[in-house]
Amino acid sequence: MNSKDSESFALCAVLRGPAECLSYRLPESCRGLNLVGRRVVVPLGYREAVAVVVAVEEHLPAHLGKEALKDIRLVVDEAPLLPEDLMRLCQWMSRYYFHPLPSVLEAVLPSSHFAHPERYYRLTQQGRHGLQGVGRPEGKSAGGLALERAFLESGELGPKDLESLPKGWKAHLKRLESLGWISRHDVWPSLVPSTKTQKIVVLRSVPDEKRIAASAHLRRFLTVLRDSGGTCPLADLRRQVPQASYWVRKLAAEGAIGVEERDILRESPLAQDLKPRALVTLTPEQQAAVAMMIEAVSSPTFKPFVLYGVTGSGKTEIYLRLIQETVDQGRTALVLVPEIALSTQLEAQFRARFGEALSVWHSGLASGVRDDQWKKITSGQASVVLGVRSAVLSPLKNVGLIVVDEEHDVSYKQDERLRYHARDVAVMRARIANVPVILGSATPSLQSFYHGRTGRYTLVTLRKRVEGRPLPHMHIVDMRRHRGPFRVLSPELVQALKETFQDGGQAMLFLNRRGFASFFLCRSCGAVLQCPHCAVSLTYHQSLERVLCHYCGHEEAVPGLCSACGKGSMVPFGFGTERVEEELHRTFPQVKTLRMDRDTMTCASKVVQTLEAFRSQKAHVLVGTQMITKGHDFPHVTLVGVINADTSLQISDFRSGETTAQLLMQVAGRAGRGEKPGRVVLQTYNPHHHVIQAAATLDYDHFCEHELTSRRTLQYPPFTRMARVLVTGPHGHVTAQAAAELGRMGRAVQAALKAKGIPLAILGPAPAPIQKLKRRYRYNLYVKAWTAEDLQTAVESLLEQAAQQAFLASVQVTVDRDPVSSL
DNA sequence: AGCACGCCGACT
DNA sequence: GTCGGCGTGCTC
Ligand SMILES: [Zn+2]
Ligand SMILES: [Zn+2]
Repeated sequence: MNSKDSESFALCAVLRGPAECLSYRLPESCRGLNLVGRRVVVPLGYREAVAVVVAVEEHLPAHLGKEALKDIRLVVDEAPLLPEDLMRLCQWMSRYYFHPLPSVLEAVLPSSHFAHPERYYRLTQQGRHGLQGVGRPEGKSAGGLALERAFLESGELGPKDLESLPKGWKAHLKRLESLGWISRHDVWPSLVPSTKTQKIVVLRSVPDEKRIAASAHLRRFLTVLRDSGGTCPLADLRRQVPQASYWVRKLAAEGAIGVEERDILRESPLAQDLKPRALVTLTPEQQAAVAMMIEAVSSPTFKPFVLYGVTGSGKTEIYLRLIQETVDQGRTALVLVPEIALSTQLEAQFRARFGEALSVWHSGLASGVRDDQWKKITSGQASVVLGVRSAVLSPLKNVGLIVVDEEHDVSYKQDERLRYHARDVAVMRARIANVPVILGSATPSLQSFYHGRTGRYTLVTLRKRVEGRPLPHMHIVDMRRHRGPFRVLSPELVQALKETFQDGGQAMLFLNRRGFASFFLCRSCGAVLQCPHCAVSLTYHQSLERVLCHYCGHEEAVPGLCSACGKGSMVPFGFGTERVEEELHRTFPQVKTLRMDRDTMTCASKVVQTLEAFRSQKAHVLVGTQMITKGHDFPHVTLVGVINADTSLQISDFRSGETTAQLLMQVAGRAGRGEKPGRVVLQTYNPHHHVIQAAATLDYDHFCEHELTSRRTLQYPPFTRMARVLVTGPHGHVTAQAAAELGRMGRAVQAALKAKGIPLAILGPAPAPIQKLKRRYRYNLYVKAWTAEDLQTAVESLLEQAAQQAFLASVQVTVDRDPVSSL
């Protein structure tokens, strides 16, 4: 074998590049290095790009000749940026969710790790002669002339210089480049995020007694320094000690203290100041639950648990014990929560338990904090990661346990780009790492409930509330009997509120619609005011005195006359949280209210503030959307009102029963204080609907059994596997035709698989429930199979055929596997 | 994704 | 003739 044969090639996922992985030659210097999981800079067409090495192979793919290969230009990382099991997870996601690997990696890496290069143009020798020689002012735009002048002046121009030129420079730049008068240079920004440093004062020796006695400031200086263990950030000293700068200079010169520059890791600011609850001893039931799971944690193997425990049954404490065991054994733990801003109590408990070893990860992190937390995780300084959906992709090494809290929560599903479900990805990550995974919920997803029942997952049940709190009383209010403002707050609910206030209790009112009125209707012709970009009605927001689209953000002035007929006046219909709050003020003028929805909660800290304010009884009522149903416990809430229990039931989706039941039971879990049972008032127009009835009995098991029976009859998940193929395009008829074509292909695939004995069902295509969104028309096609592998085969062959059909290039085809929403 | 190339209508 | 917008095809 000669030396040429021993060459090896790197298969690279090029970021901000094509969907397929490309092969590159390894430069001499990289022989023998394990490049997998590291970033490299590679040439790509006329430019350079950052790529992640996916594999190093001895043999080229058959379709490529050696001559076709280019060299890797630069190896960016000294060690793998992504641990091996995370690379495998990414590859699994790419295949499972039918999404290009480079794009999956873009979701994993903080964007600072694949920043855009800056493009500079330099005047060449030839160019200088050219520009000085011929002055042809005629036929050149202002931009072109300015460009030439700028080049003659400075010789090199960057993005900022170019942007400041008047219009017309772009085309001229191209021309100068093709003439060879200027040359292009791409400059990469630092692909390793910079660290923030802090000056730290370190106490080396104590100055003599006399001087200490002589200066109060020095005494204070030394006290503060000693209190913080002999090392203290300079900034803190400056804040706490007068004349600190003088004493730092003086003592440093004498060698009594040292001033050191240290790297600091910026942290999430949310729950830093919250007091955690005291440690509790486990109830016998909790102990039993820990006992069931501890073995899989101590000597890790892949084992999924469903921790099914009613609200207040103390799941958190169980997580903490098992995580502690994991950390004690030198492994790391990954904990997922639906929304970190709603989990500050949990965060405070974790912070108290794990201190510096905790890394908090959520979407609201500033980029600097995000980079630092990434570094904290990759460098092994974090042994516990607590975060939202995307934290399932955090680069933890040596994972020993994964916890998904409130696993039924739909916020684990990402409904754009890479459409993954963090719970399912967590289970796969656990499988790859061969460690246990705990799915915790008071209302497990039907899927997990089912797996728990069949034994595929181990079911661990907590039936008792820790403080022995009784279940709330449930009242169903038949709203069909009420009119006018009583359709917002029924007399029954008003009465319950009155009694609650008299008892000094607090109430929560839940309505999953924000704004004041849901839509505007023309009194004369019946037209509904719609968003110009989407097929949805515009919502009236009183505080803004505007109507807005909740899907694309479009807003406009409140309509006067109908634009359809030109004569009718537009009147508001339906109501949202804003109206509920107003009705509340009208009925109870003295009562203080807080409102929590996307309109009032503009940032994460507002959420934390509002929740704290309500917990400390600064208001009597909390009105809100989805947000108020999650996580929190409010010890003084004795009444929960569900303003419209039907809203999520109306969505025509096989999952609507499940999500409604979960929602109602989660809300119900908020009510109750001490031994006093809480009250829950469900306002509904379908008082006899089985989901409402099930919620009223608070028997989730029974609901699930019922629901599973009907899913089995209708052959819906978890008995089958589904993928939604979403076709979108800017033109209605083209999109419709493309969807129809895709439907025909789907049926061809169905026929082909049937011949192999593989059953498949194709449903649709049909216009999506929201037919137009952000100026794009939308159609759904559903592919149903009886096993995950059959679904894989079917969708793969469908996509393969679609890629060959040129006509389908004019639309966008995305696959949403295990869809949660049909919108 | 980002880039080049080619084609076309709008504008000096 | 010049400029920019858009559709098409390619990147190891
Ligand atoms: Zn009208
Ligand atoms: Zn819209």
